[in-house]
Amino acid sequence: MDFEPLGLATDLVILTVRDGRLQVLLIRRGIPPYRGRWALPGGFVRPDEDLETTARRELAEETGLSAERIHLEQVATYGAPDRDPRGRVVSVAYLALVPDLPAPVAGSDAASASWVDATDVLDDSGRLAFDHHRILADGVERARAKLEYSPLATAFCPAEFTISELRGVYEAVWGLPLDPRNFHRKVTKTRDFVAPIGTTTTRDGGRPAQLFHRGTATTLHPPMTRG
Amino acid sequence: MDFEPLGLATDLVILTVRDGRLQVLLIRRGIPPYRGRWALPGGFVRPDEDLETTARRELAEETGLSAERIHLEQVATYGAPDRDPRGRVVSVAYLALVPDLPAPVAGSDAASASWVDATDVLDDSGRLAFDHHRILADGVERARAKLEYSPLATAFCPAEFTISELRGVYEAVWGLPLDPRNFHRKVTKTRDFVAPIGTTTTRDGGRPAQLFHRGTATTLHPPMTRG
DNA sequence: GCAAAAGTGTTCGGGATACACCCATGA
DNA sequence: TCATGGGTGTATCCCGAACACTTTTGC
Repeated sequence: MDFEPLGLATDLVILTVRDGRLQVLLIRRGIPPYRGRWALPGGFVRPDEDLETTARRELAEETGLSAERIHLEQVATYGAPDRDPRGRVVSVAYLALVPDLPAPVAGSDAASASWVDATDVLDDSGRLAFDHHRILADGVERARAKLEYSPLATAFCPAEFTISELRGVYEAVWGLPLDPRNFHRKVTKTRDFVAPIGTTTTRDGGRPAQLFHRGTATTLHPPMTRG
Repeated sequence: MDFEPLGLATDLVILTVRDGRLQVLLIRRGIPPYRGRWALPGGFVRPDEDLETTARRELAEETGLSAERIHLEQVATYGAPDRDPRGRVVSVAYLALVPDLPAPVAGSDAASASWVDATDVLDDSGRLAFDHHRILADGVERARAKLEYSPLATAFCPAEFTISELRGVYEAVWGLPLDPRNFHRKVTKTRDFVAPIGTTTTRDGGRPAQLFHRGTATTLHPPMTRG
């Protein structure tokens, strides 16, 4: 068994939708390398820790959420020999989708964390440390793609939501407007995408809207379509 | 920097279509652990070697093909602490799609390698060593999904192929029959999926069929549909 | 009443499906 | 001539896009 010196880490692309825009949680690095630069939250995998366990632990540390109910999925692994100036570090990237947090971002480890518009970061390929721009791009692309054929958009919503709130998620992630009428019909007619609760709300203004919670579907038939 | 003792490997899901069926390249392990059991080909990442470089090297060793023109993509990374009895080994899985090889499988390292029906292996979850059953399942699922929205099926074909040979790929991977007439129209009308060469062949019998090579498309609009 | 958002009805066009039918070769 | 697969035409159906219109609240 040849165990070369090697670090194993996970990095997190934590996305949310706030103010109608797709945002990503970034931290400002307090220590070298890339001190003072923005980066994705992440950390090393502990011995005997599963990769997803590491990711959930990091997620809980950064967001303050008990991460059990948060959607988390592996995106890809990055292992270019020179991607970290400290030595060989291979990083497994995870994508997390969280609802708009009522509480502010919790302490994290002294480094400052904040929500940043994902499109702004993607437009500036030099803003992030390491190869995190690429990781973010891959994570966002994954999220955009999965909205089409999975009910994942509900992961951005609180437990109870209206159809137009769900539409707001699609519009924010895809960055384009959708027809409210056709969207409403499509969502409510797709089997097990959402389930009506029976109560209504007027928090979005106008006529009271029905409240829904997630359905039981894992894939959407037929899929939602982008433009 | 905490560099715990850790092995980093790549495992390959190498798929082809032979005799109208989806087949996977397996090796019989000559050394413990799991000696004598079937497994996916794979090996450790060398220092200063990129992950994909490792995968291409392994692919070349196992198939004898200069792996440059072979489709290769990362699928997922598997890192359960107990997945390898020798110690902590994290494996990055890659999916390779190769045409039906005219040459037999090259020597590989003394272990015997052979093509096996993928569905047979998937039906017997205890046949493969380590967590390779799961890795194979994920790889095959990726291949099935990508045939829908990418021109990847051509990766299973030689440089020049007929539409019905391409259809054979879809039928083998998806495991269901497709209407030859509608398939023909769909493929030839989808922009840049395939490009006619101008010559014909009668190798499939019947009326001579036009030969095509891959088009320039990276995604299919509209996608091919399953069932 | 008026604005605003929810929700329904309807029309139109394109793609999927099913299948009839003709074409070009080998045997 | 027949068998075999290649390829085209066409009718039907469903779904997505577009949009007119009605409903139900707050102000």
